[in-house]
Amino acid sequence: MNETLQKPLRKGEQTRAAILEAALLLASREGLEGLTIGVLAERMGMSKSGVFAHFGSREDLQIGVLRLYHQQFEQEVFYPSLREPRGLPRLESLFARWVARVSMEIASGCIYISGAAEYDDRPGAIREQLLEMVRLWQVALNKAAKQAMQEGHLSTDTDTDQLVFEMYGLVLALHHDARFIKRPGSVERAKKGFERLIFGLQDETSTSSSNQVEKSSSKKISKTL
Amino acid sequence: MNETLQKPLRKGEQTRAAILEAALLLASREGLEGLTIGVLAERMGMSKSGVFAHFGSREDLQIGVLRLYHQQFEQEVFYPSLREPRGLPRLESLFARWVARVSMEIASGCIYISGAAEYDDRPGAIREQLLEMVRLWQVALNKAAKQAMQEGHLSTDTDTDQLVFEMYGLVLALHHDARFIKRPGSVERAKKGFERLIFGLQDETSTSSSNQVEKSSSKKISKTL
DNA sequence: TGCATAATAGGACGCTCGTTCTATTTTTTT
DNA sequence: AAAAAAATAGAACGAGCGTCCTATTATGCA
Repeated sequence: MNETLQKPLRKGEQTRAAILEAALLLASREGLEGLTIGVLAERMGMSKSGVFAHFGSREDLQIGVLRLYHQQFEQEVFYPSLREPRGLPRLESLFARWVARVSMEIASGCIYISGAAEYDDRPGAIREQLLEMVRLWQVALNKAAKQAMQEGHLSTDTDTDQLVFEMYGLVLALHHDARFIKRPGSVERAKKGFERLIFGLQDETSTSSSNQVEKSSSKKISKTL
Repeated sequence: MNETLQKPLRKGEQTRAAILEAALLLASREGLEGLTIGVLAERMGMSKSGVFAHFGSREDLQIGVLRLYHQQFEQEVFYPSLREPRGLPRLESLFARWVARVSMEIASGCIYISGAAEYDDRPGAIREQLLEMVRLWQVALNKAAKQAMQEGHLSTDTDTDQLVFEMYGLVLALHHDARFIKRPGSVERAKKGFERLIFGLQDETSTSSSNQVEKSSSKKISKTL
């Protein structure tokens, strides 16, 4: 059991991870600002001070939750999409996985989205952390869009900032209608909106055939809207 | 004990209205759930119990705020647009005024939007009230879209639910980028998205000329995106 | 002008919050 | 197995919350 490098794989780290997981679940339902140490302790079956000791403050706990969410988001949405060929397929994969994650109704409302509403006017470390993550995600989307442009899958004069803005809008509308209004069909509407969005940005004049984009599901839409 | 429920009185109504106005300002910044009677009283220069007495409970105060916001929204966005000719002009006016209101940066974040995030998982009277208002607004948008269809301004097979969904998405994205990320140019992006959205829904095959729609600003976009 | 009553202030309540301190148990190291 | 260190519990704190109760002040009607 004597490793070359003894890392602190102590019991504390384990419980800390378990606490963070429970906290993420709670924060997804009640919001980061609604996350409370007392409720969290009760949920964990331990004392308030026992939970508290793992984090120097409530703010550190909240930031820990934020980081955990970011990690999960990367794992479920971002990294898998990197296996898709760069260009439109990858962009479509990013959007599809994003939508899939947001539409997971059970407990996990998107913290990027609910957090944005909570901290749009509340300065501090939490806002900074959240802002950095959301920016990172938008930059990733933008980059994928630009690649789709370079690959000839999207028109060369595509405004990728505008594209990302509208993609974000579709997911926000999905989150709004599905979680708040609880209206069915929102997922389909988000997908449909994306298809129409992409369709309008493809060069009709058969541009450079640098890459075939046959598998793009957006190609087969006619004018359903 | 012999109560003679007379008509409401003067001074009280005045201060109640003033309190609600201050409360709306506060709730716009801190959220409806962040609205606190103590802070509100301090802001009003009166005692907590003095403020409290005007509302039976905090919940009633919050609902009062909600109703005041709804009233203002109607006054600034909905009613003025009814003066526009039915069809696309009216729909465009609704959207433009909506965007104008949401992009008023000073204090007044849209309570329809921030409230939707706060109460998507919190049952109760406040959620019901908010839900009713948002539904009403979406129905109004839908109705305007259907009229634009009937007037021949939009293609006859337009999916108006989809259209409203995407309009809502654009405003949500505007709210997100402008208020949370504080990125400039969001208003322009929302407008551009709407123009593109409408442009794609107009019949190219010169349909029934039941009404001229020359003034529609959406007509003059080419393919800027 | 008086007088009933509405409007407001002030204080106290029970509660929950984050946080701190100290004691005790559990884990890890020697 | 003993010693050292880490993890947890338990109680207490001060502050802020919504709410209630009781006085006191201001208002509007006779």
